[in-house]
Amino acid sequence: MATGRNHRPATRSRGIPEATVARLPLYLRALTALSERSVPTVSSEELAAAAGVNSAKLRKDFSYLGSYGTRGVGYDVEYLVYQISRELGLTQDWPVVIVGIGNLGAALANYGGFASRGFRVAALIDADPAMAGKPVAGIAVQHTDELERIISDNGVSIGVIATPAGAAQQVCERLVAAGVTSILNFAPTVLSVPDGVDVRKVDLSIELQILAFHEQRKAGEEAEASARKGPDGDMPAVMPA
Amino acid sequence: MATGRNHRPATRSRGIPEATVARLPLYLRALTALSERSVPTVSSEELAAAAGVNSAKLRKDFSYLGSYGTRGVGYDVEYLVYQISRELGLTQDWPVVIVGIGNLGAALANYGGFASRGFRVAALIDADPAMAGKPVAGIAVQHTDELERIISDNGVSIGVIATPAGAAQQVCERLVAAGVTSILNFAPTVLSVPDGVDVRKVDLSIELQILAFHEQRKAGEEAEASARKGPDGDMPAVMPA
DNA sequence: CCATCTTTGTGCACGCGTTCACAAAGACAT
DNA sequence: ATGTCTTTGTGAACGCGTGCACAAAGATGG
Ligand SMILES: NC(=O)c1ccc[n+]([C@@H]2O[C@H](COP(=O)([O-])OP(=O)(O)OC[C@H]3O[C@@H](n4cnc5c(N)ncnc54)[C@H](O)[C@@H]3O)[C@@H](O)[C@H]2O)c1
Ligand SMILES: NC(=O)c1ccc[n+]([C@@H]2O[C@H](COP(=O)([O-])OP(=O)(O)OC[C@H]3O[C@@H](n4cnc5c(N)ncnc54)[C@H](O)[C@@H]3O)[C@@H](O)[C@H]2O)c1
Repeated sequence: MATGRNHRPATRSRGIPEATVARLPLYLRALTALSERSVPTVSSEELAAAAGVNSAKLRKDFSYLGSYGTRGVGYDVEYLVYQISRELGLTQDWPVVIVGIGNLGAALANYGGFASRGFRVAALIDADPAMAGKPVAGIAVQHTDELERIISDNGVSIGVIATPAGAAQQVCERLVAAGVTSILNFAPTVLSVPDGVDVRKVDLSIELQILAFHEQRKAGEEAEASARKGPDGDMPAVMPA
Repeated sequence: MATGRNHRPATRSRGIPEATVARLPLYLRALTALSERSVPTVSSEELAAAAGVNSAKLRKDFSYLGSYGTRGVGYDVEYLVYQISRELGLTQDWPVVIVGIGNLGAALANYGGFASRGFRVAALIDADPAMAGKPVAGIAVQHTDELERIISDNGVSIGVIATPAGAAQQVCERLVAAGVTSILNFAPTVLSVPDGVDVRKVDLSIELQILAFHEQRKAGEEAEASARKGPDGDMPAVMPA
């Protein structure tokens, strides 16, 4: 059993830096919006503003894909949408299974943003026998017993875990054993996976704690600025026995 | 109106690198689990394995907080839990509002992981008049008209946006104007906020697209390995007119 | 055809984050 | 007290990501 590697293979895939890959979906979203407004071309400056990034960074990102711009004009919106989609693998269909159809899993199943980008919910899976057969978002929930068959029959390579934390590792192992090689984990646990399997995590609690850290810092600075006297420094609190 | 800065102030807050701050919640979770099992001390090696990170990185992270370990023994679990909690600002209560009580917003409201770490759902807010007064997760949903009063009355500084993308920027502006300085955004949009406001985003669609990229790459490598003949190289596809 | 103007593509420098490797610190046994 | 053994804390090297700044490319107008 490999030790739980975080995510990010750190290997530069096909010469495209991981940081760039993470921004491509952002560019794609901005470009899709432009496309819907029938804007023919866009400059790196405009697109960068729409995506909320530095324009030099955006140009460098695109340079990894190839020279798709025209100097003095900008980028052809439609063409760029196609190129990024192709690079991200969105020109093909990705069947996805969601495991754990509770509050969150049901919300994910109902989420329209899935289908819009080539992702298709192939099955909803839950361990609760009472859930089996019940339709969620128009799809009948299937029991965990069927997991391996579902993965195999549908050629699923991407799985979403929305079970309680305690069940996540076990579910993960079954998914991987059945052939899944990419996992999006919503459960607050570190998943151990063999090499070759990618795991990305979404953790609400972590995000909030990061915000709280900065929030506290802001409050501290404010207090320091208003009451500019007797800063007691960094003395650590009492050390327990 | 400031241009939509992504997130991460890039400024090193109180000497603690942003990358370290992002890992502290991970360590805290692992430590809490150890604490519940009444484990008194833990070595950097063990804790690093539990958190899924390199042990040298973990030690360096902790060194930013101070010298809380004992050489030859390890770290006192309880003490470390306290120190990290304090550093993250989790020793105080953070009232949070959730705006947009649809599929996702309701799931978030029902999520137990909120309260467990000092975050308290102070109010649920939705624009739909039909939702007003309805209880979700034991809390009555309030109408958007009340937003400013709710923020002010409860001293809320952290807001969660779970509205459709089209409404997110407007909701964001109202939150900020009312005094919110940290925002967790689930809507797939780039939010523009003034300096001093932190935004973090959770985007399911982006995570899936990143997974799809690597998945495609794996499939490509596999095909290349099996059929080792006539690699047509990196010739770009047909250029549209 | 030439001049001008816009915008791309990228060389380069810098800073942050990661990891190795090891000296110093302390526990523990004798 | 002394020696051994474990584990921390950190100096140093390295690699990745970011952003500046500019030359080259091409459009556009005369
Ligand atoms: N609800 C949220 O907003 C939210 C936010 C962040 C993280 N999370 C995390 O997401 C996960 C799900 O949250 P939730 O609120 O939907 O919980 P939930 O209890 O509502 O749903 C969990 C579902 O998983 C099913 N399940 C349990 N064990 C299973 C197994 N072995 N195989 C398949 N299915 C199994 C249960 O039957 C249940 O339907 C939890 O780990 C939670 O911490 C939730
Ligand atoms: N459901 C998911 O799993 C999921 C996943 C990722 C991202 N998202 C994003 O999260 C957001 C919410 O998703 P959802 O599935 O819950 O959508 P939803 O349509 O079920 O819920 C949206 C809610 O927001 C309310 N609303 C609309 N405008 C508002 C305003 N101006 N002020 C306050 N409330 C307002 C609506 O009344 C509705 O109750 C969307 O932006 C979606 O793209 C959802």
